[in-house]
Amino acid sequence: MKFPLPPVQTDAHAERCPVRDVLDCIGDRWSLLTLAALSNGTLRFTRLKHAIGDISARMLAQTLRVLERDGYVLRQVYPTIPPKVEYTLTALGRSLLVKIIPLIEWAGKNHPRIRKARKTYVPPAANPAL
Amino acid sequence: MKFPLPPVQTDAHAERCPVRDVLDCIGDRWSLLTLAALSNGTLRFTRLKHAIGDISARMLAQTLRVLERDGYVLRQVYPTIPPKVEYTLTALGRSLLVKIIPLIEWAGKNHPRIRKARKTYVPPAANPAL
DNA sequence: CCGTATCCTGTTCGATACTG
DNA sequence: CAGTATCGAACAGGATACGG
Repeated sequence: MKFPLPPVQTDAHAERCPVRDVLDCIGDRWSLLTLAALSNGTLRFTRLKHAIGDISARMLAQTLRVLERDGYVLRQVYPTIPPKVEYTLTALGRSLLVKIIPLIEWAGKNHPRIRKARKTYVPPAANPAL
Repeated sequence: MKFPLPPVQTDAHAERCPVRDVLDCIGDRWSLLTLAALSNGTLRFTRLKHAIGDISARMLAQTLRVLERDGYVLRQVYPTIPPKVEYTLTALGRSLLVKIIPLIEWAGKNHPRIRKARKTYVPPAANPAL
């Protein structure tokens, strides 16, 4: 692997702030989307890639390694030709997803509000008060 | 600002995938932690910085601009000397936080499991099956 | 099919110094 | 106090080519 898995925090630091330790790993660009794509069941690599849409093979592989390492995803290899690799959420992964789904639903519902806020936003630099 | 706000997706793209549009903005390294730090009420810049702990002033300012732009956080300036700036969650920000708190609690509870998974993980490259 | 190796570009972000 | 400007290192991540 020339994309070494992202370094994990030291034990001491992670112990003091578990949230940070977890969010550092799954709070990146692809992890949540990958977990969500696996929510409907087992998927093979290419299917998973298409389900996410615009992820590159490189990033998908890397993301899956981390999710696998942390115990969210199970990787099952069938040494056939051509090879077949299946990815499935573990119990841990599903329990995490349960907490994430409300967030995704919230995003869908409140998106218009956010778009509107963006349109009316004036950056502080343009504000004569400061 | 020499750290221009992260570009927002085109209208067409954001329309098709609101989740991505939202997660691209709040799924970064600091946004969730910043929102969480504001959950107990209004905070001034320096207090907020200390509450988060290891964020730099640069990143805190940048993160707050995005949160402000998207309508999660209200920025209130008191043109006194020395200046005083207060940050408060908006109703939108609080409603988002409600969805995030379970995630944070989950992280705290399941952290040991994750740590354990990491210790026993063997990367695929070392696996002779592939 | 399921990746990895290499290359390369843009972005991120901390450190430092500075200002009203 | 509440930031901004600038620099530079590290990282993210796409494109491409290739391999079992």
